[in-house]
Amino acid sequence: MPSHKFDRFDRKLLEALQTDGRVPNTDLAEGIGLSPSPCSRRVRLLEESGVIKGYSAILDQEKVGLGLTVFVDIKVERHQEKEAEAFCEAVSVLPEVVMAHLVSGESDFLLQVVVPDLRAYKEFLTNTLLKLPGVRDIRSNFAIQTVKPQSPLPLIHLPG
Amino acid sequence: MPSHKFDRFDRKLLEALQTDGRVPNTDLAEGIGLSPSPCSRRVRLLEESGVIKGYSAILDQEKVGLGLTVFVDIKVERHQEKEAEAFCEAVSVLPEVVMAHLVSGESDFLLQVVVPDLRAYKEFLTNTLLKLPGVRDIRSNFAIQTVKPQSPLPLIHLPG
DNA sequence: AATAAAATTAGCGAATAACACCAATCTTCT
DNA sequence: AGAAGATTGGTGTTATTCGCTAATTTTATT
Repeated sequence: MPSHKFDRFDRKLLEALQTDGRVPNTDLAEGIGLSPSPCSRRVRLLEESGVIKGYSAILDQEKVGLGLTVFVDIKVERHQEKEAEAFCEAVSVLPEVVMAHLVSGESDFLLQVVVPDLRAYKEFLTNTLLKLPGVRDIRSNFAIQTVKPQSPLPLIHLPG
Repeated sequence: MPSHKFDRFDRKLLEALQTDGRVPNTDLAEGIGLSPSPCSRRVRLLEESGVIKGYSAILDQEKVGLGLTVFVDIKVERHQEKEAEAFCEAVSVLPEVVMAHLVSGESDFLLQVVVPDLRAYKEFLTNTLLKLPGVRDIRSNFAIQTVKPQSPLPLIHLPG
């Protein structure tokens, strides 16, 4: 299923870049046991093929004033193609929604919502979420404690 | 609650670095309307104060062969301090668990698990999750479609 | 209370150092 | 023999540091 053949260098490289997306190419090369030129070529190829989608700064949620994370279960009206798509589109655009999936199980959609506090969530829920097209039921599960923050993907099955 | 006073420069800066964590300082500076030196100083301060926790490459989950995302609801035995901590510790260490929260609502914990396929999940569930200390009940919700991938934090309430 | 001096803060611009990138050639491993 | 890495050298870009200046706040003194 991987649309790319990876070897041990790619694997090490991707792991290193997930851990520190800003590591200089020279350091990265040394870290994975390669000289700078082929290392930088590999990175470029991985970027061009879309394996590396981009780079991002990881922020401390608390310290930027976003103290509340809510996992929102949403049930929608029996999905008609169009309605479902409209719902997805509407959800994708909301900045407070930092992740959204169509899921199996009790609910239809699972959203991860990040806001400053409970007051802000109340407002977001009533003014935005409840007004989304086709919503039938919403259940809010509040994050009480972060056991493990968003972490690198497990590249365990790759070679190397 | 923000442990830092942000102005409009910081806000623009954090937004830019969330969107492209590898943008050169000169470009970043121009983008936020500042000259390179104060821009790089601000970035450094934000890093040192922990507001910026780090940088990471964003990978294409499919293309690295991780086609399956599962949201796992876990109920545990009536938490004793020790047991709860043991559970959290055990969960944090698992590479397949890319996010974990203690939550309100039906279940106690919500885990985001990433694996290559259903076969791998079955193995992970039976060999690892079900053997975690104090687990009472596990419900697996499979991601059928990614509506919105993990996205930048909404810095809407910051000044500027 | 008002003014002046001092300290703090933050931005700018120039110089130096680090790094990335590219091309060409040589080497190694299969 | 071919594919991929190492090495070298040159070039342009980028980062970092320094001293300087402007604006604001604080403190001291009259």
